[in-house]
Amino acid sequence: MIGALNGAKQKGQLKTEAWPLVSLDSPKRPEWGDLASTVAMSLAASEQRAPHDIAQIIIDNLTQREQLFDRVEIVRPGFLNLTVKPAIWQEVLREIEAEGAGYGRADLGKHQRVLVEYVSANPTGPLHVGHGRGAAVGQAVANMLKAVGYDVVSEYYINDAGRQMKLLGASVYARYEQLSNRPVEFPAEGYHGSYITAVAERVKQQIGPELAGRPAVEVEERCRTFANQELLNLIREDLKSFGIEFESWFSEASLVNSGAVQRVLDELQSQQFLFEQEGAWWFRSSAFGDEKDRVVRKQDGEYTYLASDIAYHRDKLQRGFDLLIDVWGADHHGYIPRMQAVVQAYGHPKDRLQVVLVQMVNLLRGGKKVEMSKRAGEFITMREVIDEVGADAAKFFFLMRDSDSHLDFDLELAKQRSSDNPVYYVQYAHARIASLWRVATARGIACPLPSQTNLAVLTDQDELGLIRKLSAYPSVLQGSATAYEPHRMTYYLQQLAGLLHTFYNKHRILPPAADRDLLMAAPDGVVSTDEPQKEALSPERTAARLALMSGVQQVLRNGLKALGISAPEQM
RNA sequence: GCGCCCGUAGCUCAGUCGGAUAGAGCAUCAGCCUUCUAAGCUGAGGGUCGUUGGUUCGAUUCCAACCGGGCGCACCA
Repeated sequence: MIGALNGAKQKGQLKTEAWPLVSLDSPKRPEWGDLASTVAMSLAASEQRAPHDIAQIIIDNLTQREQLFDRVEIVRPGFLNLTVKPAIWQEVLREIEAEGAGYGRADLGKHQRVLVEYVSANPTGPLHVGHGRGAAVGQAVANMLKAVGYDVVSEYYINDAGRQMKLLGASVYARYEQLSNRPVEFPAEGYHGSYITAVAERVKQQIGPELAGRPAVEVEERCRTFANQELLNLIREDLKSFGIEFESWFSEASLVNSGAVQRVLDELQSQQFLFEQEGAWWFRSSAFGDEKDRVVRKQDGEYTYLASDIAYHRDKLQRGFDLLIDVWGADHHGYIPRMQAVVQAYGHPKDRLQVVLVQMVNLLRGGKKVEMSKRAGEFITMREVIDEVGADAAKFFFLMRDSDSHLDFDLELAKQRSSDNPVYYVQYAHARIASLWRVATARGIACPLPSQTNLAVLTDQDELGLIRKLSAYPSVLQGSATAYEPHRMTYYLQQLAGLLHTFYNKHRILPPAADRDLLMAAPDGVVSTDEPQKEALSPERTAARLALMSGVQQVLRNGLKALGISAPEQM
């Protein structure tokens, strides 16, 4: 297309200096061909000619027109509709075969280093549903960025310093003393969940004897570190059963204890980014577009959360990442300007930090809302959801919507084994194809590789439609990855699965086993005529369709894998 | 009050860089299993893209105002 434009320009037929974005979309209606472009209309203004004329000029300058296209036409205002030759589409299957699990991969990232930080919950309790969504989104974004050529590290930031941990320690301590019939006052904003008592019981069992007679301060301290370890392990196990592994775990306490936080503040101060006022130290974030300055060290000498966050992001930048992606709960969106201010204070453009916001999950059961009260410690944990619906279903549901919009998650629906359930719908498409291989093997039908198959027989609109969809996979992956929007992929997979199911229902892939069975079932020699009417299926066509199926299966597998979801062989 | 996000079919939502007759799933209704997995398929009805202006050959998409909803505006995390 560009070639055609340049050709026309050289001949003086077009005069515009800079081309507008030359886009080729896949049109909405089949009669508009396989590819459509609106360049002619975009050029109309600068060329001061009718779009139709410009389109004609482009067509005249198309190279290889005969080899590539069956039909080239101009429609109404100036749409350019192209119908690609089947042979070009058939090549897509060979490409998928050749690239296999790598089909769709790209080198957009050029090995830029990206740190994706997600979940990062306080180790003060089990992960809840919202963390689950963040986990699914973070993992999918990380995976997809890897697939398009970024060097990605995924990291969990452990908020194991500060007030919340103190409260945790105090809560466990209070329960521990209660267990020993030495009631102490429960901290005002302590954690009430039953898991706290469970931890206190383990404290008693495991280190109770050595705590006996020790001063209260020390016991509380031990309770805190014990609980920290316990809950962190719990979180790790929950994530593991959700199929999520982090390459790196980063402790906030390590920053505080090593003095890194103070060093970073000193450094900022020497660069005039910090100032003292009313006994507190402030970060001059308003100099970088934040609406006001922010406290980093309180009057009482304690650091704020922001202080360690500055140190943490400073550390990330020093580790040499070109891009930092933070996955946050959407209620933290007000934090974005100040963190981007931090990045700028360190001399980087603010978009070096990208924040992916994850909105609330609304849990439903059979259409009715599941009430949760975090205050009373009654919330549905991520583990409960995984145990009930399975990791695959949970992930798929978490990824079905734009992460920045609220999500209704119906537990009953996620468990359903029917086409109403999008997870099974997609996985079933993959399993159905797997089943074809099993049947083919059992019947001794050869399944040659696409490269050894005559694909030219794939000319049916349903066949070509599937291939067209397959050919869109790379751009879906790339778009989904670079926009940090995994829901585009789940949407695509549902569409592809839909096409597959329709195809499967409408067409045969393997020849009917019935030939033999029917003869046996018809002792009077009358062969049923039902079967062959549907579609004549030559061995050649069977082979070609199997090749097509193999492509569909590969793409389904690649897409599911990118989302961290399994592609079952059997369901 | 200020800032960010959102408003698309009865419900939940897609809709990329402004393109043609705005899509999917659910729900509703009517059908399809002697066949490679019915965990599936086919068909029908359903719309003032919140409202009003603006930019444009063309706006669900961009801009402004307004209406309605969510969230955030700590020396909390």
